[in-house]
Amino acid sequence: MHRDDAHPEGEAGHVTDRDRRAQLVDAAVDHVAAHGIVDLSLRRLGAAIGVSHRMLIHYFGSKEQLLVEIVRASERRQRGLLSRLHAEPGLSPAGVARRLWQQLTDPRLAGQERLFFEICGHALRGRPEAVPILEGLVADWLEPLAAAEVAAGADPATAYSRARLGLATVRGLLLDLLATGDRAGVDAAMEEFLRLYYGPE
Amino acid sequence: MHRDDAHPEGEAGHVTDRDRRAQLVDAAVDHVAAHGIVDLSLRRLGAAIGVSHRMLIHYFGSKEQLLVEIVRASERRQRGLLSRLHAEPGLSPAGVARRLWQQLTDPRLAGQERLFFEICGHALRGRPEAVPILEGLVADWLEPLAAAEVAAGADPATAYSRARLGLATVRGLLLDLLATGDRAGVDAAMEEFLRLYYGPE
DNA sequence: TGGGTCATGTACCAATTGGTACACTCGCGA
DNA sequence: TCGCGAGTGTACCAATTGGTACATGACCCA
Repeated sequence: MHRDDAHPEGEAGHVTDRDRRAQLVDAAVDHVAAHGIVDLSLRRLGAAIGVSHRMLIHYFGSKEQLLVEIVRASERRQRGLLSRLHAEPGLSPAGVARRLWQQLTDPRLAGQERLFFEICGHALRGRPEAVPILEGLVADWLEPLAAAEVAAGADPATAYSRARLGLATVRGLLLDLLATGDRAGVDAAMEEFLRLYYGPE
Repeated sequence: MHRDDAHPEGEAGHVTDRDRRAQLVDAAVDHVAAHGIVDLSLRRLGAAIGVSHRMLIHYFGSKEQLLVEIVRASERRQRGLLSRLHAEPGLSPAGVARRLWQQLTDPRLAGQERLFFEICGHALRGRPEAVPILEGLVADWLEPLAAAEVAAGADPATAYSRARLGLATVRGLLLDLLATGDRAGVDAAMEEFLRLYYGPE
């Protein structure tokens, strides 16, 4: 009831709603990445992160709102991966792709990747808390990837198609990896893709 | 209530029971493909397909068992797609890929494809009813695809990697299509892939 | 005709869910 | 010192869940 984010003196040591909310949602994303979002209950989540379900309702208003925040935060984490990619200039497109693949397949991110596919499933079903990610699911990644293609001399007309293809392939192989755990096999397929995509070294 | 298609004078009563199960599970898959499997409840499912939740328990023992049957039936439908692919011999690998893509992106299958990703999400989370599909998720498709690669003269050493890559790309683009609905954009990316994969015509 | 099996519906149960009401504590300004 | 408002826990609520007990009714075999 008091989710007024308009707190001008928020940084004056006032550890208030916003900080607590952010902290809670962060813990919630961790928990959800580890245990799934499908059968999440406020009580179990609360018990796991050390608050009562009463407080979750208090801070987020409803489970629905909390889910929205969780999805947003998870999306923000994904985007963090993307921006870290930008932080390394002068990388060839192949280098960018390899780096993306490396980062995405880091076993420590497995939970988050699983959560990604889980949320996709919900969004595809029209669940209101997950639907917003559909907007940026492809578009947000297409921009930088296509830009990299163009910068590397790709035909502008096909840059978007190539970017889209690369993104889809990475995600498809990621799903394969999560499902089979066959790291070597999936890596080999990725190498095959890079060979086709950028030509043999 | 109404044992419409089952003829009592045929065989013994057991057949009726099996038929009824198959009929129920078929209707259940339809419903689940249309409305999602996440928040499925026996009561709602029963109301949708015209039986009481009591009967679902009676025929399947538990919700868990019913889910197992639903997942199996859904898997069987997917496999039907695969076998229809086999039914057309003499197709070039590019032709097979195109055909696969055509079939998968048929709008009438959208619900089933969504269900596929939904079940994947559950399986990735270790849900017991969905986990079994992880076995065949990649392997079952790899065999015929790799065989087609070899038959078309591909290097046997890379045939599996190429098959794996093709499968992943198709699935990634399918996810893209379901998420964005941008048929033209996704088709263009697919064409780009085919060009890379099989070379320009 | 009568007994018995089986399919089905009704009513119910305990557990869990999201959400609310109220009481309590604690820090801060007057 | 008081009081007041924010943060928190406890107890509770109605709704929904999967699952069960029992009655009913249709059908088959003798």
